[in-house]
Amino acid sequence: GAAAQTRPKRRMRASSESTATRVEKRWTAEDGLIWRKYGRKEITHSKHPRLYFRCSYKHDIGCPATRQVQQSDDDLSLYVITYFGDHICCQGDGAVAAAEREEEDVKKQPFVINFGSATASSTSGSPWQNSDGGDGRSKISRSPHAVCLPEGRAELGLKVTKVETTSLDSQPAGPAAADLSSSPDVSCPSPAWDPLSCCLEWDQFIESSFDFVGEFINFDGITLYQ
DNA sequence: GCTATTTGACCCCA
DNA sequence: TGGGGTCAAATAGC
Repeated sequence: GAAAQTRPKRRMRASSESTATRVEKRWTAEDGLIWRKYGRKEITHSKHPRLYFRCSYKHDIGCPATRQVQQSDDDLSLYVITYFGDHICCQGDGAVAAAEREEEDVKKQPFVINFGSATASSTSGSPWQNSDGGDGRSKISRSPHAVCLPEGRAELGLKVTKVETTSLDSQPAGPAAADLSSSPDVSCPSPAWDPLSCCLEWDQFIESSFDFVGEFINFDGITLYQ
């Protein structure tokens, strides 16, 4: 309609990124990060639609991270998740930038998940420590917190069957692939974990997450983001 | 009333 | 030209 007249001529495409991280998970698409669903697409030659998520902080700090979730045709309990971009909202500088941009007291800085560095935004003590404020976010009132994980330990209550770091330029995901089928099978911790919806009640997440401290799947040797 | 989700349309790229 | 990725209005839920 008329809205088309105001749309920009160009759009960013995640596929233009040089690398992507492919993860196959069972049962749920949840990974502890705060994603916002922005699209759904029926894919040719696929029985199931592909869902598109972007970081909930995209509009706050311009975090470019996106992911695609698609249910496997062969194994209905398997979800293929491909991550694009890097979470600047979770990195040290990104967290600082976020705090600055929001002009919030640094003490109210939200807990953010760290997908690639242990130097993230935890302001004190344990990376699991929650901030008391809780209302530090204005736009994401229902999801005021994420969690900060140690490097390479980003899976929560999931059985991860495979993680691949893929260079879209040339490599179809070969040497970097790692079979993690021997990882602990910590199945869906609660009904709050809903496949594809990527919605998680924070209270239940707290309970579940702390149950798994020390039980996270070890991704040592796997580079989730290059 | 605010925020997230849904879904059709638009646009880019092979 | 068609498939796939993203936008944004409409809608639903809290």
